[in-house]
Amino acid sequence: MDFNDKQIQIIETAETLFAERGFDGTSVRDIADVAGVNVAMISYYFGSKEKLMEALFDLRVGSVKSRVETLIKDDSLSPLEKVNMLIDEHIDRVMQKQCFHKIMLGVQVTNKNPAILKAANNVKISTTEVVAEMIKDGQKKGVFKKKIDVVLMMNTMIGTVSQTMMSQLFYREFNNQEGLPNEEFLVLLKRRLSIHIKTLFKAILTNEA
Amino acid sequence: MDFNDKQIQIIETAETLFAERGFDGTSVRDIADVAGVNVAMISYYFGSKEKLMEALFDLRVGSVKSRVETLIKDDSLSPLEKVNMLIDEHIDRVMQKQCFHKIMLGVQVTNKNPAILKAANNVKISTTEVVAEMIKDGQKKGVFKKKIDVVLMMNTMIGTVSQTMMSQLFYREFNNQEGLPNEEFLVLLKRRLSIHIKTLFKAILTNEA
Amino acid sequence: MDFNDKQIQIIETAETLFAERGFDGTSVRDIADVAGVNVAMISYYFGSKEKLMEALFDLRVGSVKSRVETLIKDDSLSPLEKVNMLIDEHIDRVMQKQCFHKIMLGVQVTNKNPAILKAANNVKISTTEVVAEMIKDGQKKGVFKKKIDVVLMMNTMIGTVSQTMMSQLFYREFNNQEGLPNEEFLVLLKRRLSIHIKTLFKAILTNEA
Amino acid sequence: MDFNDKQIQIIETAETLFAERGFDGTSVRDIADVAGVNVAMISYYFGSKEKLMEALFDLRVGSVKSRVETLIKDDSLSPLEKVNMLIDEHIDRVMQKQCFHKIMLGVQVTNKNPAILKAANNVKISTTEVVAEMIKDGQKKGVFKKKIDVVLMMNTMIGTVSQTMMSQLFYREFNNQEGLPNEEFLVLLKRRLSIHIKTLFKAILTNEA
DNA sequence: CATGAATGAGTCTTCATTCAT
DNA sequence: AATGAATGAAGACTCATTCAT
Repeated sequence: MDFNDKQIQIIETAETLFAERGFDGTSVRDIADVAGVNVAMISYYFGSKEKLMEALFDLRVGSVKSRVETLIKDDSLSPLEKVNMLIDEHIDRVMQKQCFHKIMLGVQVTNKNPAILKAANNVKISTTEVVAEMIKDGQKKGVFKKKIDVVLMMNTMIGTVSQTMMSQLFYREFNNQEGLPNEEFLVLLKRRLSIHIKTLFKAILTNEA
Repeated sequence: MDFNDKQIQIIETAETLFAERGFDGTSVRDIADVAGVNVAMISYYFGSKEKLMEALFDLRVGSVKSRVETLIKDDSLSPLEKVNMLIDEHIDRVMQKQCFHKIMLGVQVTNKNPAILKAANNVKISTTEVVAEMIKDGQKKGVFKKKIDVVLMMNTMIGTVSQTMMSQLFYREFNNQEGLPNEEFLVLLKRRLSIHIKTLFKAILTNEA
Repeated sequence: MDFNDKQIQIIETAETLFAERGFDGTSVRDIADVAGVNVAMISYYFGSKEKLMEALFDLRVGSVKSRVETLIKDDSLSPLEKVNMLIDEHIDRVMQKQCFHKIMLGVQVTNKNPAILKAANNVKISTTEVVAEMIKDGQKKGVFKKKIDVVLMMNTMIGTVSQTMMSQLFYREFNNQEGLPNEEFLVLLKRRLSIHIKTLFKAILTNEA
Repeated sequence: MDFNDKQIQIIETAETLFAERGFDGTSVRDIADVAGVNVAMISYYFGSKEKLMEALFDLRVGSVKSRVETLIKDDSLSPLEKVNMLIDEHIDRVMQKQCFHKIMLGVQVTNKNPAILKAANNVKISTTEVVAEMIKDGQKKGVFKKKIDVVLMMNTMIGTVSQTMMSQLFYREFNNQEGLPNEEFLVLLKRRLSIHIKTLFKAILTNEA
């Protein structure tokens, strides 16, 4: 689980290429060439292309679960504040690791990499369970509605962010923001996305207008 | 654009396999074997694997735009009714063509198949434009809010449906519906998804509680 | 089981090379180069290097069992005549297919190619059973001794021929026959080997001096 | 010619693996792993895989020639007794070093390792010469026949033992001795093999019935 | 003295595509 | 119009060996 510099270099190169071309669309030679290392080194360090993918997953996923869990336990926050923080946390994570996120989408689409698919599912399951608990808490406190479909709610958050991330260029074109520097655009997009999802969640979670 | 029986047979086999294993994860020999045709026939009919993918796209996409456009022009419907119909239409289309939808997701994820990516984007652009017009109409009529981010709204619809479709099994597990026959489950899921998105859209479009 | 010309060409090339360098010591590229065909053709025709080996086995082994069986059923021959014919038959077969014989020795030595090893064993088993029957018949007729270890007897025949075949050069050197043309030498060797083994067998089978 | 403990450990591991999988079927990494040493150590100690094989040969062959020679010079034994001792010596050596024997068979089969093949031949040559002398002595003393093909005789001994060793399992099956513990079976097999070959040799060497 | 890190050459196999028929 | 035969290029991976430490 702890990789040396050269391993991390390979993993990060693989991350970029897998995101750009897909797992099957990327050859180990591609990765080796871009990373500036010998082809044999990938097998040497990771055993196989598949295992390299798993290493990438291990490196990137690591702390997700625990961060969500600690968030939930914070008693100084109201249920809605917690939900809003969950949203921002998710947006941040996806935006910061766009490549990795694209790869995970790809994993979900194809049935390949079963080991990773399973691991990714486990992350989703535990996250959803924690969120469900959080919502139950809000319901107990009377601030959330009675009937809430947690999975669909999560799907909306995850799906909206994914979709937005994948079609950034289109968002830019459609809203005539092509002049804006990318950095600024991303900040803007993040803010809007955050507000958008929070609005949606408020509507399905609370009784307020 | 008009394919003979054998061509359609090949395209539909390709659709299933591309959805299951991804474009790069599927070999033309796989397709030929499953479709029960000669390997050379794929090159013969479509020129290349890439072109076969484009043919699949042409066959499946065809009528989307026109259906949305006619929907919009129907003066007997209120703006909100139109939006709701748009939602149901989208859910139906995705659910009916799950395989194709998965493939399109894959196309968006990887940068491969630029021709198709462009075509898919065109569909999204024109659909969004039509929807934007529809919303403007609603705003003119005073039933919709002033400030509406159409693209994010569309992303929510598309993203929620995609995400839900991709993780059906998880939805089933989490809601303890494993005993339900698949057909019944899909009907249930569709109804819930429809209500869910309509609720979301109502919240961001109208001023009603 | 019936191969076309090109397949036979490949099989025979493989036979020579496997015999010269061993199975693992021969690359498919070697075979393809020597046979003057494309490397891919070996996988194309046989599926794999392993399967090529099996094809070689099928091609060469084919009729062994049946020939021995028909020999045994010939009522015009005395038991000892049958044994002698068996010896000559074996010597002829090994000498004619020296390469194949070397390969089979290699298969027995290493535990690789389990499928072929099993098939080869089956040939040995059924041959031994037939010979055992033949010997029982000789015993019933009173021309053979009571106590005969059929397996050791067969091992002597097979082992002596193998050993002689593998060390032909040494035989030649030791007996100062280096001047003899190879063809003539082989005829001589065969004759001597035949007499040698027949003498041995007579000693363990019969009571004659 | 004198190896330290670690070298012997490597050599003996190589012996086992070469016997099991053949020279080309065994990688230096396999050897290193099983021997519990570093991969580089094999090149470091022996220079190459090939040279390791030669070291194995040197370690195992060493004393063969001398033992046969001293046997021959023992004047207290009759020629036939000497031959019989030669047989038992050979059986013992092969049975005790089955692995090494298998490897030597493999070396004879393939043309690889020319250095070893030559060395192995030298052993055979000198042994045969010594035996030939011994037989000449027996002929002089009038106890052996005039015309004896020493090489074929040696081939019978070597070949029968090899063949029997390689197909132990078959011998066991065919003679319904599967229940017997392996140790006991080997003792039995050795005794029978000894008697078998002595009988054969007596028949070709002497005039007795 | 001994070894972990590294690699170029090589392994077998699969690929999409072509072409003569 | 349709296809069996064929292939060059590329795929992932393993090899024995080297070298700085």
